[in-house]
Amino acid sequence: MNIGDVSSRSGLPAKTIRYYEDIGLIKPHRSANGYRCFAETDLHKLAFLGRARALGFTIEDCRTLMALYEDESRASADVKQLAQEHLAKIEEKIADLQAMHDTLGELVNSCAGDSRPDCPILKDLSGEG
Amino acid sequence: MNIGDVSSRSGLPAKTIRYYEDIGLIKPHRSANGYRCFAETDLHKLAFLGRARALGFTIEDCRTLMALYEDESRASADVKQLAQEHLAKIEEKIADLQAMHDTLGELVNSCAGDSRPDCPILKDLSGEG
DNA sequence: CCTTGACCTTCCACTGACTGGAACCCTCAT
DNA sequence: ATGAGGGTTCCAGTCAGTGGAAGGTCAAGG
Repeated sequence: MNIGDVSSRSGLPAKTIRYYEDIGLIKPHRSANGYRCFAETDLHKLAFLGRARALGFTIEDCRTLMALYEDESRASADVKQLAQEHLAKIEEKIADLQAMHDTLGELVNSCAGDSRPDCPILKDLSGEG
Repeated sequence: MNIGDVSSRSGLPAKTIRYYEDIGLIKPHRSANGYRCFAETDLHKLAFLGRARALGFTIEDCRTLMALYEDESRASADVKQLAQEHLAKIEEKIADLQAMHDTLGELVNSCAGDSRPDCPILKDLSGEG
């Protein structure tokens, strides 16, 4: 398979696939003309990477997850720990965003949003209040 | 005031303050020795920027917000619109993270996390299931 | 007078995870 | 032969800073 085929079958942009090769996540063979030549296992890895990235794992996490996936003697505890740590980071981010959302939501609600200059949002940002 | 003073009074790292000057958000004067020389208005602007950034506004949004703040004839509707658009982006991010959280949470719960290799997390990522 | 330490300066490189674009090569159909 | 539609490499840019090197400035202490 050429890169266009794996791109459409994995859903990942060709640029991203080249980048993943660059950082050593996949190692496709090369045809005589220099084109990347992907096997089914490469496609499988790319799909794995796509799903892991969609769950928000970092590239380095993905590298670890792939290594665990390929290690038949892994302990599921190692996978679970990685996932739990990632889950905790997601929770932290949600909490941060939720705090922003609550504060900003209140400010937006208290702003008339008309043609006059008085604005509680700017008032808050400027430190008055 | 020197940069160290505004840094401790605004809570922003000196590096960040220099960066904000670099991109034109503030324009402190210089002393004879070449040191930046900050007025109270600069400190005020930096505090404004710090609060806007803490609410997740981008640097470009901050630039716009500062311009609106300094424009006595602004319409609060313009401020409100910017804030609402930002609020919508925050909501989108929260929804994305929440979806990740739910999926990953289920996977984590279904994983034994022991010394055996069987792992529903990896199974899901690999596309089996 | 010299030195030490805490400041300050500029400039360059790096972060994460790609993305855009230029310049060029390969293959097949017309 | 030419054009379209693949592919290749390499460089630069994104966002909002952060880290560090190399060096200038200033006040206090020996």
